[in-house]
Amino acid sequence: MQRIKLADVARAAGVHPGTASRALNPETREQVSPATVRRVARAAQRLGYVPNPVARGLRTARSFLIGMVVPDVTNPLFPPMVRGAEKVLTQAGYTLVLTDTDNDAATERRQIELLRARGTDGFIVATARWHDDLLAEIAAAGVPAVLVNRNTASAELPYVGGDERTGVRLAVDHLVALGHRHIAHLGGPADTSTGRERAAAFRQSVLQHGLPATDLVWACAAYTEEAGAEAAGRLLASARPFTAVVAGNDLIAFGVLDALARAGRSCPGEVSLIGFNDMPHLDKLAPPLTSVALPLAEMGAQAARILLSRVDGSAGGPPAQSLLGVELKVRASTAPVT
Amino acid sequence: MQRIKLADVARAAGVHPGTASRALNPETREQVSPATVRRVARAAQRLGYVPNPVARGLRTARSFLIGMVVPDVTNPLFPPMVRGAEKVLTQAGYTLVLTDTDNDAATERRQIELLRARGTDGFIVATARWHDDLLAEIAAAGVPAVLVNRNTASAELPYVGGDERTGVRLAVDHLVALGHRHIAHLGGPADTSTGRERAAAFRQSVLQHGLPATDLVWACAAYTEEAGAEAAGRLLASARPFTAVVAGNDLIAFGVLDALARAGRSCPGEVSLIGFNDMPHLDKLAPPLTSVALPLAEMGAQAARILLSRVDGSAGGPPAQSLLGVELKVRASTAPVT
DNA sequence: TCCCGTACCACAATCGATTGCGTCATCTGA
DNA sequence: TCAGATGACGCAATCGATTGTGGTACGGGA
Repeated sequence: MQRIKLADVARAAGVHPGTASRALNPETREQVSPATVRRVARAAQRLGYVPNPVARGLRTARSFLIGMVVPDVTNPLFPPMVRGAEKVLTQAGYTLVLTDTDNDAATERRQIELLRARGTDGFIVATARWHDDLLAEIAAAGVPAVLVNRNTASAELPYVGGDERTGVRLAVDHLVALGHRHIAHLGGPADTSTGRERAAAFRQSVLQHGLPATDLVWACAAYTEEAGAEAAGRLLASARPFTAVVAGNDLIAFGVLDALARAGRSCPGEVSLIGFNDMPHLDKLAPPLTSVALPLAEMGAQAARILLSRVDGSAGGPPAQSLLGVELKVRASTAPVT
Repeated sequence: MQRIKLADVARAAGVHPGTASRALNPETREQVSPATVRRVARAAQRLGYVPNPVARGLRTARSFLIGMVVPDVTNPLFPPMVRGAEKVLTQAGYTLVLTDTDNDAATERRQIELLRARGTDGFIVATARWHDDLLAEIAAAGVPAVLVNRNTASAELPYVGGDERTGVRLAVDHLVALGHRHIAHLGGPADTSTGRERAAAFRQSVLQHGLPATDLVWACAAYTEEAGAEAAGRLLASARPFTAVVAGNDLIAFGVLDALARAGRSCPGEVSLIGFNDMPHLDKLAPPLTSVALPLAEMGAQAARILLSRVDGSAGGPPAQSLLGVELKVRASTAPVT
């Protein structure tokens, strides 16, 4: 069972392979007479010709592959984004290549080099750090790329994320409405845009409500349960009074729950808690966690759309920043201050 | 910033490209003098040479792409397997292409056809149904493929999974040790090997303990919370007495929790519950869910290793079935019968 | 000294499709 | 009737790496 190649089709149609190539390619079809086009098309049909993307890619330097770079697929934040992106990409005839950097810069660089060597047409990157050399290089090299979820300081690349500031404001407003006046923020690492953005938004929201100035903003070392527990432990040890915590994300919130339990403080009885990202199944927790929901799938899809418009050259110009709407899911981890 | 090609390395080392190719390839290195190998290797290193897999693939008729097919990336069961597989594959110079079938047979077929046209060297498939035409075709066509997590009836392809039977036995043993004698099983769909296997193992375990014959085995329509709730609702409505449930997986267990709560039955007070897969963060639930843990990452890695050994032809022979060890994570959703 | 085997490497074909360029035939208009 | 324009297609180079074949230099044995 031999694979049919273009030369076979050409021979069957009685034309030169070059002509057959033009006849089969919609872009160049006009250079061939309609009659010949028909003959070639029919021969291709009859022989069951399937073009070889490898050979085509070698010549055209395009692979129809899009790389998506995430720090850790097992973090429930990313799979919905992957799905959203994949849907758009396959629709457009592209194939998504997922790569997991394990939160490691060296791995990330290696993986991206590998994919570039393979001729990947563009990247969707969810691993951006606030100062990111690798991404600066990519931007400088003119490789089509779109950031999702996390941005960089330089804003050289298009970015798709959630409206972090509004999310934080919704959280703070909700807590204030419940009577809280001593609200802490255990945010994400300062080398991520989300960590910085949410912390800044938190400070601003708190000030707007005229609450006591904020010596209650701490950055966790990572977006993990452990880092959250550690930071919450330090907050508790500091003996500063607080009745509510806005966590940098849900995993950090998990850590806060642990630390509160260990310290014998009840949630939401003594401390209200709000997470970020609205991971699945938060409603099953004890207590069900109030959280800010981001439109993850839509973020992935939007990033893919923007990337494609850059890949096929139809969109140039300065990189756009697009912020999608968020929503506060109120559950039982927040309660009126007693 | 032009890409370095083999010819550049050859020129820098003062040899012919063909020689450079042989020097860089471990298979053919012996045909080149050690001194030359060193010169070429050093030049390649210095110039930062990265071979072009597309060109190589054109000549060798290999793409170095491996497709991994999962029903739904957002199901926490799959990301760890993806990670495990990816690690092994990139190590071996392959690139993983992830594709999400959305639990839809038509989508699955389309995606796989697409990847085959692209020259994908093999597949890791986690979507197998018990009777699966598509996989039968693949096996017949001789496309290298490995099943993971779910098997087919025909067993034509290598399979890597958890030791389901032992997992179920551990669960039942645990419940029996707590004094339960009326144990129900709300299993997965019968068109999946996991659903069938776990149900069969459940029946066997129950019989071995001499418990009353089991009219308490029900198959849910899907591995979802909704299907679990629905099945649990029917079980409750049937008024059959039971004090414990072994769920087909954790999502089904979630549904059971919902149904119990709606029916005013407490867990673990009145009904003990055990899940399957040990999703992350089950310890944060109310109540923390006892569950059977599968070595997901290792399953993915093992599947990748088996696939690679088939792709490079070093392993032929009949398809092997490999069952990895499982573990029962005991938490608070199981309690002595009162 | 001559011959032959061996080791090492260069040359060029090859994988399959794309594409710039050249050629031929046909058509148009003067 | 002929120059020039136009359309349709063939030719061959090209993408970058791999690999079968052939050639050269060196060594050892007679």
